Amino acid sequence: MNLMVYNTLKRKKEPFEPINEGQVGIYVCGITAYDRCHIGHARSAVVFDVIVRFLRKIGYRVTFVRNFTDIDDKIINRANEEGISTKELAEREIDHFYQDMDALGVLRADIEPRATEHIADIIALIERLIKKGFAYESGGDVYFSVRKFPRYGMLSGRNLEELMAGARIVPGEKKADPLDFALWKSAKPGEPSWESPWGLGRPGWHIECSAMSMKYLGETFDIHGGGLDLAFPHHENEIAQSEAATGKQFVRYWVHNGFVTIKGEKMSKSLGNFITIKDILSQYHPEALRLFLLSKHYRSPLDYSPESLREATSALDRCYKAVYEANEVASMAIKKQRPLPEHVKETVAFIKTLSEKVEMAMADDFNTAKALGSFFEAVRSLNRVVESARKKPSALYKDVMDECVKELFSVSKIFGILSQTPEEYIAKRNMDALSASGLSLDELETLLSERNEARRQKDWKRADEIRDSLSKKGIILKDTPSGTKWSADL
RNA sequence: GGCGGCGUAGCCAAGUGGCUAAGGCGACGGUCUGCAAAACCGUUAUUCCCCGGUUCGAAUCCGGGCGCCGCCUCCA
Repeated sequence: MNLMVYNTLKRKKEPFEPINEGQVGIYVCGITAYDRCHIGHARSAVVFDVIVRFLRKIGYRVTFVRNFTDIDDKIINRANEEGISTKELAEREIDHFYQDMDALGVLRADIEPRATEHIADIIALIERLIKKGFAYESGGDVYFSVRKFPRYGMLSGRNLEELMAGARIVPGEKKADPLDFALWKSAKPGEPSWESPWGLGRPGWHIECSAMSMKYLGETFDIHGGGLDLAFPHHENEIAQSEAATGKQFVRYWVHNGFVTIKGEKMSKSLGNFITIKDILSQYHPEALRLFLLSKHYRSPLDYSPESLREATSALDRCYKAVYEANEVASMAIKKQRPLPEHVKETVAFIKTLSEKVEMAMADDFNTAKALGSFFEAVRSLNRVVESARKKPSALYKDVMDECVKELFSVSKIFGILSQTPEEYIAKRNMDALSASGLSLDELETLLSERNEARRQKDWKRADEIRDSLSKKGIILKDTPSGTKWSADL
């Protein structure tokens, strides 16, 4: 398979060739643990989750590293506001992160290093930079000399003159040059700090990612990911620090996901226009959120609206219902071995090409939107087969259904959807609807039997009255040959 | 101001030189049904922001407009 990956460094798609055949090392910048995660964090997490799932699916042995920044200005400020320690705050927010990610079905990374547990590695890297003349100590701080690294700006497409124009000299900083950035910050009174050759202090934000990524993946590794907003200055600084220290290329492929916007504007903490993952999940199924996040190419902006989540929910419902119906057909006790019609055989053959199509789409710079298109085509095809099976039953449908469902599940694992059985999914949706309706199961069943009695007597007025009143409460009735079924207003 | 991206149906969204412009949501008509619902079938972009150009051929390449967004400061 020819995997093509858009590399921010080259500004184009290029063939993916890992350093070691069959193996991929990938590092993704995780969160700064000081607050609840919002949909933007969910996008980054889900995008790289799917990338990792896909790489594994096509046979790569992947080492996935995602860090936690657990010491930083924002953490210190927030901890002070709340009157708790930075450690307590970080622990709490990391717990929240795991709650959100577990709910979203985002797999754990293989290694999840924290900055505060890698102080020695960070100090060693800074010392290496000082020794090579790329960094200098100044009043307890250590800074990186940007001008000593001529390739600075290679990732973000900037040059030093442009950067100088925008650079500000902040009073109180001890930099020799406004372009320089901090590797180590001396401790202010009351701040958490660690011993270092330059006195008590703490690491700057950028250096931790260089130290931790190289520790676990080597001095040159395959993929480094993160949100597009990290490209400058964070990733630019990582390149400078790492390559200055090692003299080697740091990362081969830089992969950046686009933002989640809301009413066309970037969702961010600073604008205050964010919606937390927790809030979304209190209203929508986690897989609906995944579907929404994967509905557009990962590099493009993605606009959030409640409507978009409702659409994703409808689409997800359709997938689960299709599998549910297929399972039901497969479990029907049919003796007759009526041969399957030609068009059914063709449709089944079509469904079986799904994996291949999805893998092709994903191999083209992880085109989840295209891949999902194929997935939905297969869902419709499956429904078509179910329709045929219901019209002219045959025992031969059982194996066919099982094969089709297996194909769908195999692909849905890449997206991280359909992780529940359709029975679980539908039961949960129904129970949610029931509790929202304010009725007990007994009350509902009483109404249903009353309606069935009315229908038996062809009292359509009464029957429709009951159906309408339930519909207003979010419960939909379906009169099927095997009796009346109720379900959530899916 | 510098750098980068985007503009495809009612909405969301693939497609970057040539098969009928994927797919989702919605809407409408049909099959089914007592009527519905679900599902299926059909319809919903002769055309891809506008104007020029290149080409046998362009949504796709080039030039020029218009509009929107992001980065340049912490941000996934």
